[in-house]
Amino acid sequence: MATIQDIADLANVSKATVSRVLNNSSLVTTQKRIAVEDAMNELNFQPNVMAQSLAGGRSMTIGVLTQNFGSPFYDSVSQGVIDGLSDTGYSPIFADGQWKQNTEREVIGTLVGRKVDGLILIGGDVPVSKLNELRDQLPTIVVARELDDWENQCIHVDNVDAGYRATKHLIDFGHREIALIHGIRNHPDAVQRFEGYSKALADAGIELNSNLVYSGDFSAQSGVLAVNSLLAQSTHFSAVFAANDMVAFGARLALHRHGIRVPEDVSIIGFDDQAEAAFMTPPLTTMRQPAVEMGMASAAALVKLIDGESYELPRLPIELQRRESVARLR
Amino acid sequence: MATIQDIADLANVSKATVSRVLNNSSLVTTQKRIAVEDAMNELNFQPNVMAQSLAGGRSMTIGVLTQNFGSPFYDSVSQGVIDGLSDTGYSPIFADGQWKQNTEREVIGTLVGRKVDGLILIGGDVPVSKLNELRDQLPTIVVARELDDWENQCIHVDNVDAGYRATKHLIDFGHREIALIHGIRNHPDAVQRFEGYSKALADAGIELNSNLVYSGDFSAQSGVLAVNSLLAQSTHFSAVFAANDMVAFGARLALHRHGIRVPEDVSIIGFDDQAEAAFMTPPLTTMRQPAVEMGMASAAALVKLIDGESYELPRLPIELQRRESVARLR
DNA sequence: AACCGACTTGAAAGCGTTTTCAGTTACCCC
DNA sequence: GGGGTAACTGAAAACGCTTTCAAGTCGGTT
Repeated sequence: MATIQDIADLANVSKATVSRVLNNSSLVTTQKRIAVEDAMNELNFQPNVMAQSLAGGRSMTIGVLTQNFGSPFYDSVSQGVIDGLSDTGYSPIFADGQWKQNTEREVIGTLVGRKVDGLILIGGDVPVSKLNELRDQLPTIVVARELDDWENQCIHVDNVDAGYRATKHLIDFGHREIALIHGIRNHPDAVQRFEGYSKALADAGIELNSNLVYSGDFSAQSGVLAVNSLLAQSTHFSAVFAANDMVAFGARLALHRHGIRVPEDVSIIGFDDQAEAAFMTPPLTTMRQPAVEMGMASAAALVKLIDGESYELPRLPIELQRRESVARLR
Repeated sequence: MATIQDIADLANVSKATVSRVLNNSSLVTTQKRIAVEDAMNELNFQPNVMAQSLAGGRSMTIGVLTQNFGSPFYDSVSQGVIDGLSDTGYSPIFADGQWKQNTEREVIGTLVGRKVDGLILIGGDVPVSKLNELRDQLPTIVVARELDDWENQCIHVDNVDAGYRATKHLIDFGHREIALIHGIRNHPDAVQRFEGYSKALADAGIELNSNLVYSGDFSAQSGVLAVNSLLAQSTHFSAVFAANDMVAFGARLALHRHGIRVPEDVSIIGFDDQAEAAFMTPPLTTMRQPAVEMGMASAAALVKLIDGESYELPRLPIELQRRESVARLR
């Protein structure tokens, strides 16, 4: 592996000059610049990022903390981060916080130890106080989590409003007995969506029936369990608001097993709009989260933040994606 | 940020000793060891990985080349890699080759520049000659790609056999008019599955009808397009072998749109067994690829390879996952 | 002809670790 | 008590790069 010294020798200049053309940090005569570039090509030179980082302070890597690899929403955000970082010279390095404070604390530690130039935190439970410390130490952007006092380093989305609108959509279609399959108990997204649900019901003058709200964990399996329980007890319902699309898939299947038609007998609305949702039978009406866009936006913002440039965070809406799993109540 | 020197001062020892307890590379008296450990805790010491890498040669980082972030199979393999690497001290760093030779070449370059200790290559098109070079330079494991002469650094799966068995399953259930929705034209997995399909047909004495094979690109949309075309031309078919589960979802929806029942009228078999497959209506019969396991195995193997220990690569089978989308032809 | 400023350039000092090499110590044995 | 050995320890040299600082070059001025 060629080093800066090798190419300096070959080009008959000093290491310093090589470094200068590498970063074009200051003027170098065209003649030497070309000699250096030729030498680099000839030796197939790849700067050692570790050494650069040690000497210069920048590692050109971004630490990304995500939650539960394999869950569609967080994966999409991560994907957006990757996209957004390509062609910036920065590479992302991922760690999984698993929605556990301790794990998160730990992996953030290893990220910091790797001297990342910036941090993107997707979701998670890290207490705000720790976050505030972190932000003083390192450019940080938080995604998919609402934080007071972080206006400009926080990309999130209004889950209570979205929960409200999802429920409202059902109500507008004549439904009044709307089951809610809750996500993980204390998960902020889940509780906010539930809050929106409650509010929409209240605004429509419908009393919240606790027999219609089932707890789950964002998995498809929890969707089938919930529907089975709902059906076993005999509270009638004409619509289901699922915590996310996976839950909706499970619910839809359970309904199918009982010979209940969607949307003729029961309507379903999901949340996320993951790729498969459009191909459910029937295609799933769902609240589309701009996951990839959030990731891209956070990457773009972080790069600006690191470079000390100004930037503006986009306002990303959650949009109702109307498809065919919701029908007017007859 | 505390350095090794700070803690050396605090503990009244030399940097060398601190380094020794850090790596417990040689004996240190308990007394000093404790002093050092206390100092580390007190100053909340995090070794600078960059410096370690530069000095010691190991970066504790693994480069992972994947293809098209967002595609279920590759994502699952990646996830397996992450899982398999946790608790090993190594962190993965991802790059997307996008199934393009140039991109792959380029990103492998940046990975190497980051001084990764090893490489996991998932799929991809890099020519074998280049791969052979790479392997001399760096511990490398290739996943999901079949390579001669790489027996012990290559984890793959028998796609032609799986294609054969999928088709055979349909044939065993009485189907003889079996449509095949092909994956991306020259994608090795796709052509191998097609090869298995052809062979199964031949073995059963069924002539391959080219009107029944449709080209696609592994996307759900290509599944609906294929079914629509199939239906438009009037070649009859009683079963569909989809390039992967996404394609199967698309095909299933298209059939539904035409009022064709699955599996009563047409059977569908998919490939991958992604999470959503079990919740399709009806649940999708599919060839389960051990994607996560492949990722985990490759991570485990790579760590051994780096450490110069011996290891054995597991033989991972593709298994028929029988569910309800395939029925006996009546 | 001496001088000045604007450009270029190279030497050398780090950056935070690991690792080699040469001591020190302490201990055991004859 | 001297000598040999084993167990520890510290100084210093890398690792490959960036950056500061001083020096050199050149053309144009006065």
